[in-house]
Amino acid sequence: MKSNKKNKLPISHYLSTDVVDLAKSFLGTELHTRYNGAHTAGIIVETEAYCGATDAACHAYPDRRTPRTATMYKGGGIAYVYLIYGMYNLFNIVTNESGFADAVLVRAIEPLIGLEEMKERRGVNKENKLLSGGPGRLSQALGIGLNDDGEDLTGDRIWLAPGNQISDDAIEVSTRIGVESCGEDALLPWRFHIRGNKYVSK
DNA sequence: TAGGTGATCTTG
DNA sequence: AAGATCACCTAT
Repeated sequence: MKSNKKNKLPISHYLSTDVVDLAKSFLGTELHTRYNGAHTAGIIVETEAYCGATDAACHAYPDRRTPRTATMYKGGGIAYVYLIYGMYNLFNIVTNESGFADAVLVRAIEPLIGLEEMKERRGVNKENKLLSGGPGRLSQALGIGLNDDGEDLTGDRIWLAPGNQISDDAIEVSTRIGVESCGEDALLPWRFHIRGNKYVSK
């Protein structure tokens, strides 16, 4: 299959300084992977914004530079993938210019391409949220692993493609999941999902 | 609802 | 060097 750059979001799309607005705008966008010829993809239906400079829930707050967070400080348009609870790889989209540690966590996708491959990777046989709803689940379904940390999102392993624009009245806004220990920043309305979509994690 | 799992970061 | 923590998921 020929690579088709025209259908990939350009780097410029990731460089906005407003990670919250970007997180919302990624709803409806397609997330693709291709490993060893296996092409899988889904529509992003749930995201969360993380902002290194001001947000206590972000791994890079407050301007914390460690081996792990180094990826987030690079320029937007690459993947930030990390291991959580010893078992799950969480996939994030790095945004903003180099030097700013902003990222969007992708929390759920609606399967689009390669459903049999995704089911096999997940060890399930139904098309419901157990297949790709939840950040650990979607990474497993798409085959995303720690080797993808820092991967260029305009390349041929992982990429985003424009999908349907989601209108504001179809988007639900809420607080982020699993950040209760982060004080008042846990209350920020930085989680976005497509209302009523059956793959949304909660 | 409880427990698994291991890298990461702090020294609680 | 050791221990707490962790942007979660699965099976009871």
